[in-house]
Amino acid sequence: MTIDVTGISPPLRPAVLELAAQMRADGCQRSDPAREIPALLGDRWTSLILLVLDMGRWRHADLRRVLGRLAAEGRISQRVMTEKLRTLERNGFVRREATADVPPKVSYELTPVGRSLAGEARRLISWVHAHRAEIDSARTAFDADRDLDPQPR
Amino acid sequence: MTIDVTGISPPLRPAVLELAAQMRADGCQRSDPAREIPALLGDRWTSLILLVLDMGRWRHADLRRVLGRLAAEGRISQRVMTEKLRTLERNGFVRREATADVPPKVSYELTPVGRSLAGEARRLISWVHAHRAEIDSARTAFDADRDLDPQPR
DNA sequence: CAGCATCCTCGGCGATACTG
DNA sequence: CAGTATCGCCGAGGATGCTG
Repeated sequence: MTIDVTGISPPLRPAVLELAAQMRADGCQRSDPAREIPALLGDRWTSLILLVLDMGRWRHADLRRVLGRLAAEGRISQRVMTEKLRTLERNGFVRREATADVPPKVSYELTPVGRSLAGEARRLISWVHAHRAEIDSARTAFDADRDLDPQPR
Repeated sequence: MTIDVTGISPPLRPAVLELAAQMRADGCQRSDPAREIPALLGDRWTSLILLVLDMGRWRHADLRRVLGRLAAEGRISQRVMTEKLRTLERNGFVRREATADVPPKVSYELTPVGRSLAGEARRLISWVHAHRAEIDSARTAFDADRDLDPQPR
């Protein structure tokens, strides 16, 4: 990841290079960090799935029901449920067990890495919790300003 | 957030209630955790913007150029750049400064909360780095299995 | 019961052009 | 230089129906 600094004002170039070095140290050779987070936890259901599975082993149908109950709105569709769990399994975060008979019995549980990722998700959620009041007041202040203050930006 | 446990197998009900209590303790009264992460860091550019702004104050045009250089592919469109920064500003993560003249000079820097969130983003990226090898080998193992093993799931 | 194929909707994002 | 409006694309995800 060698960064092209042409077109960037010379005083900023060291900062850019340092940033690139830092990102490289963080393991971003192959894709930018902007993609890491969305790719793992950035979708609608994955973080909630991790939190639920962190409680133990779940049967498919029960998991689906619980996700629907815990979500603020909406249920997870059957198609997406399978898709998300398949991705988690492929990444090594979830272990899937199934019987070959009809009807099949499918259950899921986290692997150690999966539990570790669930911890990260929980940490991020706690961060939001810890800063919720601050964020909310920033929002209302911002919106109030925009209302009384119709100057161009 | 009182959870409806009807339809959930009785042995699992305590787990569901505990989970709900835990989520409540994490501050999820109003929206499910599945939304917190996507809402803040789940999009294509926000985490990268935070990382870059964490290096100091940036002029709009420079920031845009740097984002384009650091991203694995593609540049951020002018429209989205303004939109993302506006959201960050509204949440209280970014302070924007602008002159009223033409052409305007606009610059951005993180607030203390913003720096804190940038730290969280960096932490998550490091997590991915630390587990990259493990994740990669899980993926190749999974894909290999699927190829040789065309049984129904 | 769970996987899969199909169809559809909606939102995120890029591109472009115009304005102050 | 930066903001905004408009347009169009594409992918995430919901709904439905069939199958083992």
